[in-house]
Amino acid sequence: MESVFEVIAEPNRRAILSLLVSSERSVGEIERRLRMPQPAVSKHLRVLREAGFVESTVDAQRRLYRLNPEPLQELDAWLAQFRRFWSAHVDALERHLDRMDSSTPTRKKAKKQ
Amino acid sequence: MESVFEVIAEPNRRAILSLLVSSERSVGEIERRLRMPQPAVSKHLRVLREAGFVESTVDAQRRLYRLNPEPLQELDAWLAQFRRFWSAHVDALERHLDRMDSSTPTRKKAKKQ
DNA sequence: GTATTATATTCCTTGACATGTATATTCCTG
DNA sequence: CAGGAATATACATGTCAAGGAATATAATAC
Repeated sequence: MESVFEVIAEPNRRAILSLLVSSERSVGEIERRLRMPQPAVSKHLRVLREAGFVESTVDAQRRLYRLNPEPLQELDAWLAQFRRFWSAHVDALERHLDRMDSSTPTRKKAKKQ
Repeated sequence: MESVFEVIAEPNRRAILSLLVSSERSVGEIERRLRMPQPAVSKHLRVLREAGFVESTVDAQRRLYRLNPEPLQELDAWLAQFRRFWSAHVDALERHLDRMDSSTPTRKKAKKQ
């Protein structure tokens, strides 16, 4: 598994992460909410835990899992290199559309094509 | 392949994307810069193109590939749900560290190199 | 035309991983 | 203590994607 990117490539793991944004959950809760078999949940949680996406604490027979943000921040950092590019790109597109057609209400007025 | 997340799970593809941030490139340039075999480059470019990460134009026998930001913005949108969480988390951590030790150089001065 | 450069595609092999089923472990309750 | 709930692990299996090697396609140069 290894990389942050591979870990989040799996849709069920992304679903688990999204579920944990709101609050920590036990394995059983995840199982019921996401309607996936318990071994699948445990396996995905293992991957997430080993990659640092989640942490767990013991509560009797339960394990409560909660989000840990660091790997997600790492992902965010990788994305950062593209942000400059895409804002430039959006600007260029807007200018282009403004020139083609005046109906885009981005700022103030616009002219006829 | 299908999903944005699977596409960027592959390290060579991420390298290609990073390379294209600065400017568009031909297949041969990518091949040389990243030192990967030409068929590998072409295959990864195909995946990237079909997922909308890159576009190409023909220049004689060359194809020039350039970045297209939309899929990356999609990724950014997915990440957004976690930002609130992690800023809260960082704040809590900072408060905690502040209480333990005052040497965190977040703003102005710093002590120890 | 032929040769050459640039890129794409095909075929094959291999390895990784997701899933299901079954079972193990751990803790709690009576 | 036995029984059951909650979670983890083991094993077998199928799928799929990455990589290498060879070849095909396309444009150019001579």
